[in-house]
Amino acid sequence: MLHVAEAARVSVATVSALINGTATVSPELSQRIEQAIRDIGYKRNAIARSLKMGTTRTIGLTVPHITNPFFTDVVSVIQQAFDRAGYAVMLCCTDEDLNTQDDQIRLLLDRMVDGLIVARVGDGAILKGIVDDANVPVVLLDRICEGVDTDAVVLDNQRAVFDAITYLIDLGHRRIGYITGTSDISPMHDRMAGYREALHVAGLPIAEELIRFGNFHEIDGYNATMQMLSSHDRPSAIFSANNPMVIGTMKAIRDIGLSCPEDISVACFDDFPWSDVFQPQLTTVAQPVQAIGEQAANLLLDRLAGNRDAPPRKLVLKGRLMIRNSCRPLGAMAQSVSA
Amino acid sequence: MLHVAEAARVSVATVSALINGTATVSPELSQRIEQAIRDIGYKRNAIARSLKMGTTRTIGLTVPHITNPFFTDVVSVIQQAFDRAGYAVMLCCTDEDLNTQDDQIRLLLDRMVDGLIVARVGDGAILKGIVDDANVPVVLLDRICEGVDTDAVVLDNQRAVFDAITYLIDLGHRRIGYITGTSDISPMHDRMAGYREALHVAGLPIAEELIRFGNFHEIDGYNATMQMLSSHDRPSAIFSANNPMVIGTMKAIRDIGLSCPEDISVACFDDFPWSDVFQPQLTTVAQPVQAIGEQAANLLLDRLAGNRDAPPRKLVLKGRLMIRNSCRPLGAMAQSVSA
DNA sequence: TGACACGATCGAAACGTTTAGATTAGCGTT
DNA sequence: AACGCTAATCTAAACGTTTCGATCGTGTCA
Repeated sequence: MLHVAEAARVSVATVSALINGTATVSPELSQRIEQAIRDIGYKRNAIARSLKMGTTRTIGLTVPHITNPFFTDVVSVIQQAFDRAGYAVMLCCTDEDLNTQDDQIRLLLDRMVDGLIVARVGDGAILKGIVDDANVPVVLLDRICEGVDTDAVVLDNQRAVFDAITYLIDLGHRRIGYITGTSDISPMHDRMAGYREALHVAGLPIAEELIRFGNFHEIDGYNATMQMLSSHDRPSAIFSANNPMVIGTMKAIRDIGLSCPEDISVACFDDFPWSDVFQPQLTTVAQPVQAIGEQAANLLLDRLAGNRDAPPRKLVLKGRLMIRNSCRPLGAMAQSVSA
Repeated sequence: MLHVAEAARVSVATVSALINGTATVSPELSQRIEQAIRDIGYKRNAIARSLKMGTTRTIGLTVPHITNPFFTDVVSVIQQAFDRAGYAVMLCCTDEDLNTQDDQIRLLLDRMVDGLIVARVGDGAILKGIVDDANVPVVLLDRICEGVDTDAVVLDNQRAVFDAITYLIDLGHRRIGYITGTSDISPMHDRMAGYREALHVAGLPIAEELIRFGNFHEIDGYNATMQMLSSHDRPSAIFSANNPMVIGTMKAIRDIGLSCPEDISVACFDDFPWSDVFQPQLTTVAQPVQAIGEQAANLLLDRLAGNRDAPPRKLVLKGRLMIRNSCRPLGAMAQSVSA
């Protein structure tokens, strides 16, 4: 900018005024300045600007896995929203690891992001500390956090799983396996509650050996399914509370020589873009990814626009059961259907 | 830092020296300073640091679509690599749009990223201009760019498609539909060349009506497939040169009442994590996503480490044909197989 | 004609670091 | 005792912006 000012024979203040439109500058000088900018190929240094202005027009976004289609979609929507608003997005994948998450959030805060969208991992205590310290607005995504009073957008997980399990029960299933991630994060906790509630409402016992915990990865779903299917009294249906894990479930079913839905019914959380093209077409709980991403972005953009003091807002969206052909009717139901 | 210096009754220079270890500071002062840092909860301002140092320890990464599993995987690998190296990653999705891409690259350069990894879109001319202007190292990913002399990591696309088409020909297919993205980017161009070469080597004619262009999206694959299958002389196999478009192909096959592989064989570029679980199990050309991501990251990290003047390096990796059950033998082949 | 307001422009401080070079203190040598 | 050397510390400039308040013409009005 100094060079531009010199070339145009004006002060840097005038150049700044013209660029930002913060003061009127005469047509004559305007032209000289614009010419100089073109000649020199001047680009405003956003770092210096950030330092002075105290704002970077950059937000941080952390998700556990970017390869999980649910997060992929949400990230994509969020990215578009901030792009439109002239913000850059720094993306971090925490890989479901608490320490990684802490490091990355600190990294983001060091870089003075103006705001944060966090699909958190593990225990919320450290996150709470970080959030309290940093005085940037934070929006929790997908996973809320006890004791952290901030904006959030989540799904009604309990209801969604309740509906799915009830659907399986209505089909005649009595022994329904349930594969979940570690329950220290809210969605896993709530989904489990939905499972238990559905069985309870239907008057069915809860068999603890049918509930398996994994760490969100395909291999975890594989192992859990293997264990369940190897037992003498195997379930007739399996619900996987997480998207990558259901791939593991399907592989285990294949490897053990069974098939879906003939031998075992499968349903899972999170929809796939290709669910209705390949066989079996998985019955899933679809999350409104577009809405989730947009709402999260809007909540944060609203704070960034200056609305700092409004009380925390928590948006709860509804999932939708996408019934396809991966679950078959059993017993009486099966007869009435085939009759 | 000023506050810390005051609280510890030292100068800011000493605080800086201690934090960065750039000079020895006595145990006594060290302790006072560390205490003050803790008391005040001081965090170094990375923006001010960047301004002074001329480096942000942040890189920019642009991809056409983050929802395409190929890019998802590569992004994930790259992110991990830079995370380990202490860099942040700014991710942008250009949505296959040239203007968006230009805007985003400019946005990244404005923010003084230290380097850039670009899976480019459209014509390379503007990109070339931008890259020449900005004096940051650039690594091209997946798509090279005529006239832009910079590091790159790409697949041997021609060979990969040649192998896939030759496989179809060996199965007895003679009319093989080919669905591709716009051929102004190198992979699409090279893949097309592989298609033509395979037909040529086999002595088969090239039927231009069997070659369809789309814009990389599912809907484009759908439309292209619909057109091909509605013709009186439809192909017996279809190869889709892009991952999302093959979903459209499968949907079209379903909607038109045909099935794969019985009525029509399908193969495509890019592997899916779930390809061998659902039916039909797609035969695909798998890219070594891990290697691609790592190599791209390494090339850039090497430049960032100071190796600026080395000549541009271009890495060409090999694809791998993953043969599954979505393509069936035809004619004589089919008889010999069933015999 | 003098006072005044107003619009255009500029000078300089500030944002929070890093760092070159100056200063100081302590210590061994001659 | 004077000197030089080293280690520890400090002062102040610099990075490239924004912005407050000052300055300077110029035209308007009493």
